[in-house]
Amino acid sequence: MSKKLRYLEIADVLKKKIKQGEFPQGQALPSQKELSEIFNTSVMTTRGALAELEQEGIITVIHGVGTFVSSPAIHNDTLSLQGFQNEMDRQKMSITNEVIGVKHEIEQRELLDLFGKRSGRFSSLSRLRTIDGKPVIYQCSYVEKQYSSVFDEYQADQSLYQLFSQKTGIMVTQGREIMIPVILPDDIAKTLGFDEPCTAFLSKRVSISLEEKVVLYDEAYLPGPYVIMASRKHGKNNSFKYIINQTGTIDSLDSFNDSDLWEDLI
Amino acid sequence: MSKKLRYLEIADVLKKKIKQGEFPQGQALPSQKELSEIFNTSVMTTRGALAELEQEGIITVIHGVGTFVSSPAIHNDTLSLQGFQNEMDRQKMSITNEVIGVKHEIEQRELLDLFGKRSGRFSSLSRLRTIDGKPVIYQCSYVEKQYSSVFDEYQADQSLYQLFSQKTGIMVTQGREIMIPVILPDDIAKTLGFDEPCTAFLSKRVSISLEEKVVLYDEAYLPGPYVIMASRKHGKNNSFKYIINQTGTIDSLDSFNDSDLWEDLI
DNA sequence: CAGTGGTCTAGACCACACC
DNA sequence: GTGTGGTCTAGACCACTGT
Repeated sequence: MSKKLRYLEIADVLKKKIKQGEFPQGQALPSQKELSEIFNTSVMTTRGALAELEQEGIITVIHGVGTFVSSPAIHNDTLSLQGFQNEMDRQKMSITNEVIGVKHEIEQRELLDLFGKRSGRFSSLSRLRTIDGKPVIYQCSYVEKQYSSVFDEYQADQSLYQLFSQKTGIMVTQGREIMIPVILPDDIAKTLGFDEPCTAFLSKRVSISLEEKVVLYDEAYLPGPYVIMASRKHGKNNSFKYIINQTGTIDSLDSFNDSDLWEDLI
Repeated sequence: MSKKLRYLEIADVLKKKIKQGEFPQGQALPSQKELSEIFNTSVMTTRGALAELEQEGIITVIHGVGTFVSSPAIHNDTLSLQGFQNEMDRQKMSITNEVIGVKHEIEQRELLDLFGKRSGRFSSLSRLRTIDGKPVIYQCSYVEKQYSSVFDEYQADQSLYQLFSQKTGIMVTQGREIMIPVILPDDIAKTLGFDEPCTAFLSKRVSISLEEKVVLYDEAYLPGPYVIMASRKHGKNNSFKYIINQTGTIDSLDSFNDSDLWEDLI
């Protein structure tokens, strides 16, 4: 682990300390000056180490205030209520989050593979997201049995990521997702109130902890008329998200011109 | 423009010089030491300026070699042959790129809006991408009339981005894209050889130059069974791309585990 | 080898947030 | 104000690339 580069060494040490819970989530780290004294190095080098951790989403540095262990990485959730909520506020729509059901003791081979386990059972939480009263998104989340209490305690309109992180102390720092264009399955279409066949994104996502373990799996159906994906690349900056398509027509390309939509993602 | 921050000032100056063509594409900039003398500043500050430009994709810095004005930002093209080709190599598939047709003197209101023009005409280039002999992706690109020669000179299996950049000297540094799940339209389906209705991504993308002008517009249909989108978020790193789904079944989640798929994106 | 970029020092000073 | 992070210096030295 200990490279020859001082700032990476320091970053590794800090990362380990955070993993081991020496600095709880939301807690301030020692100041850059103090850290420099502790590690017997210069401020510039300490800053290099902190920059590494910030890049990985482990800490958040705020000018004039301090350096903090990151709160649950909601920004890793492309489908986050957070993101949607902000979008909604901007567009003056209201979003709600309704629990359909919780299942326990699920046995499924594919889940075992995804979570990298050889045996075990899972719990699921099905939710419906409504926009201006209309059900729009169906989402089902899975965790290992040992964390099932999180689903039991889950309340509508909460951030599942945040709750999971609070209850388990696990920091989610990575997410991977695949998106597939599909026709809404009959049962989902019925739940969402679609009478006719409807295209949708099927999103499958795994969330990965600081320890590199898969801790959460989500599947979501996002009907095409109401949700589109938008991405932006600017040099090495690279972002994408789901956005609500108010008009419901695929020809609305407003998102290209409405730079406001992107502000919070750069 | 000139902030109080030295490194941003320097970055602005360098950016302007590159815009004005003082350093042609692919050309080496003066060394960090030389730049530090020119701007009468320290190496650390010069490096700060260069880091800014690198972040924006304007320059490429190579350890032990030098600092270069970036070649056409192919990496901005999510659908780039480049990317696909690498993928293909890895999966031992062959991809080809066939020109269907070129149109000139196109008049279309939506294009005017996209390019931010009040009047003007456009040219289009339709292409088909085949994988292992099977047509898979339909793509149509548009440029303003003044650049129509690029389409005329375009040869199969070339990178359109690269050619455009070479011919016009315009550097593409930004791209925005929206993706919509659709049913393949009849004519496209016929072209691609699909008999039954088929879900697909409809991708609409604008490419933006260093001068913040829209210079290229692309529409592509990517049938669901063969192409899926995959994204990865790791802290502030954020990437996504289209990948070929060999199996053609939506239940193949191999991409989650196959970290190789992501190597070139981090 | 020479020339490039990358790291690091030991400070100084500036900008920002909070009391 | 005090305390935080952010920038900057004027070098030294290390690591990498190509001849």
